[in-house]
Amino acid sequence: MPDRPLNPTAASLLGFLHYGSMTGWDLVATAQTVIGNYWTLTQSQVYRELAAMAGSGLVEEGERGRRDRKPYSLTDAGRAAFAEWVRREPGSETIRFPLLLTIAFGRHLPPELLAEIVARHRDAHREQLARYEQMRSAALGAADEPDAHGMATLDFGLHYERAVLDWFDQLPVEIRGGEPAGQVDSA
Amino acid sequence: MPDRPLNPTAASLLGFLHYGSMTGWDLVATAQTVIGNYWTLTQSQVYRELAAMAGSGLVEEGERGRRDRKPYSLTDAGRAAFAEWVRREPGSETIRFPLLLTIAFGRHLPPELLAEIVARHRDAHREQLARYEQMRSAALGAADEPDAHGMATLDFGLHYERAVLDWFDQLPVEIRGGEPAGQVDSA
DNA sequence: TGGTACATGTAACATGTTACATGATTAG
DNA sequence: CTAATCATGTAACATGTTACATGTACCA
Repeated sequence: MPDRPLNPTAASLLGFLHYGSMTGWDLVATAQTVIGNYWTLTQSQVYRELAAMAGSGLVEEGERGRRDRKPYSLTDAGRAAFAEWVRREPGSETIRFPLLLTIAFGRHLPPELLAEIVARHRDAHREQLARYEQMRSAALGAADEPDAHGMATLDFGLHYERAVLDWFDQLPVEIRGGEPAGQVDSA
Repeated sequence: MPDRPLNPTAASLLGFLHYGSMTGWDLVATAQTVIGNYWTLTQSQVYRELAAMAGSGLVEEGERGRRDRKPYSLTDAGRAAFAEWVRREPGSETIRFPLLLTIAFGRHLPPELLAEIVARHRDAHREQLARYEQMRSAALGAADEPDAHGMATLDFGLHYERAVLDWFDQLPVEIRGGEPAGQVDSA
């Protein structure tokens, strides 16, 4: 019955539908907040996957609601396909990090420009770390018993961002550049 | 002249061609060893990009060599396109980590199975860390003055893998599972 | 009543993946 | 002479991205 093994994006949608029927719009929002830190997906993709899964019987369209909302719900086949998917051996992660390409080809750049770029990215990661830390406090504060699975994936983000910052901070001067003049630390 | 802005994969090929003319085959090998840890590409893709870039004048085909080898070399346009590309602001990284999806949906799995999967992935990361450490010693031992850019990207891999292992080690028992019976640490 | 957020969807294309077909050269 | 490796390439399809078109409902 399953045309082809589910892809992780489609499978995730099925996963979210276990909480109840949802529209494409809701699924995009849910996915971006829940798994968005380590799995990207776009609106287009969600609508496409939903249409495809409706075609192969993994989900069912409900009646249109308020603003033309079109809720989808799991079918038994969808539940089964998800159960099978979640048991499979997950593939290994892919990381595509354009900044590392820029650094790898850094000899073709004026050092100051490379240093600027690196500094900007470092800042972005500092901000991301702050966001994760805030999410973590929020999660711990909100529920009396925080969800272990959600916490584990969030902790991955924290470990990752801390590692990235450590890495930025140990880059040699050739790459990080020196202090940007007027902006010196108290040390 | 540049049809569309270069994609990072194509740009990397141009980057490698700065060292001299190379065939698709060579480029695949070079790319996989030099940037393969944070940028994936396949053979098919390389041949496709080369053909496209030959069409738009960024590279030039040379004469067929020994085993029908078809060397490509940079043109001035290619050099210019690369120079422009490398100066651009690199996009932020994308990480797609299927294991985290499995954990996020872990409530749908028997805990022992989840623990097994997690353990297998932890092992794989331990091995990857070992490989990186070996590469690092090799790089430091080989040249009297190791390349700062190559070392920086390698160090990213080291930081990343260490962080991932730390993360694995602090996962709660619900996810990591208990000790696998006969396999207890001396502590 | 007009702007913003909600909501679905299509189109077009870029990129990534897998599998296969073909042949040359080399090493044993 | 035969298996392994080198080397190019195509085909087919899956997935990802961007841009756009359309209309609804809420709220200030």
